[in-house]
Amino acid sequence: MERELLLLGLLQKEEMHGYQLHEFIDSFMQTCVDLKKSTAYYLLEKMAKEGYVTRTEEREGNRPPRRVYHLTAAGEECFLALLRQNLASYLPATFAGDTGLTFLDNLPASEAVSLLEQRRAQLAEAVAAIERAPLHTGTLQFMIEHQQVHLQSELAWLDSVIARLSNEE
Amino acid sequence: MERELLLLGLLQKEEMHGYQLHEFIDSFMQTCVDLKKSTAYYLLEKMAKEGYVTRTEEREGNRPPRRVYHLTAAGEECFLALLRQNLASYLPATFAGDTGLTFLDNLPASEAVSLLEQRRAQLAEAVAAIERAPLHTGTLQFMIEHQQVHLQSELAWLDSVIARLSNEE
DNA sequence: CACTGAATAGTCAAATCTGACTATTCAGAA
DNA sequence: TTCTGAATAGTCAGATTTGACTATTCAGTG
Repeated sequence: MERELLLLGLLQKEEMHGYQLHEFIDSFMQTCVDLKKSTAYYLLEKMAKEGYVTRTEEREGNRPPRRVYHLTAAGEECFLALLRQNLASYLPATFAGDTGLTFLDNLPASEAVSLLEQRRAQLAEAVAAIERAPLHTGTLQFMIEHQQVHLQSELAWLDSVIARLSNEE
Repeated sequence: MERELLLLGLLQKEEMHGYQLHEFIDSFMQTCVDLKKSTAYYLLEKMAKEGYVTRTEEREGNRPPRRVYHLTAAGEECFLALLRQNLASYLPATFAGDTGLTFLDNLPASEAVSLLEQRRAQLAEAVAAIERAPLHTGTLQFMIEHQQVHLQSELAWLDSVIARLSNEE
């Protein structure tokens, strides 16, 4: 549901064509949501069928025609309903990385530690990247702040795991 | 990839039939991974085709026949490769709940706060549930501990968001 | 005994998602 | 001017995931 919410929300601010939506998501929200281009088109198509958005063909100069998506009244209503539903519920996140930890004892502790140190390096890079993120105005800031809090908590925890495994050796 | 890793890892400890796998995941790992029954069967089938597991039909007494899945040597190898890959990489989590926060300003602050308080209640329940989780032995403990750390960090952050929104009113 | 509900064990069509691919326009380099 | 690479704008077949559905066995109840 939250991908639809995202698309509707962006269209609600201003009408956009597919590429614009995709660019926005990729450049401002890449750390927080994962929405592929083809998925975006698929969802826009679906929501067009459901009457939440309409498409108009436009061409500017000689460029290939663009399909500009507009929110309809029904889409606006749907947006608000999804928004309320999203805000009111806690959707647990799952962590792909936890599966590996479950089978840690199938490797020698020293190897496990060195693998987890590679993981740590990537996580540290993600922390650094989010710290570098320009201060965004408005509510986008919440998302970034959440990501910061989360990544820092992840890093501290991973460090404690590595420390314990190192002691066991 | 991590769903395959999980299934291979469980089979590596002991051969199992589909239902057993599903039960184990549902009862011990429900907070950390999300693997539906039908997905598990699909993946087992696929891995059978790839030669990582074999199926044998068994029947005990008069019960309907069971398909017991065994890990092959190739499966063992694949398991270790996936395990190393999983441990060595940080896979970022995405938070569906962040999308709603991005569009917070489309609702009156007071409504937003009351919706987020519902979210908070669910999150608090998740925290309580994970605290109640029996101490697991071995490496399953890491997953549970991670979930605890994560949920507590989530709760603290959500509280700070709610507090700030309440002050704005 | 006949019936019911829970545990057991899956199947399948439909919904969803993705990677790989195709095209056009344009600015600048050769 | 021709070529190249980046930006623009999508399409589509195939992979993945899921919800809803089907069956059998068994323990206990009336």
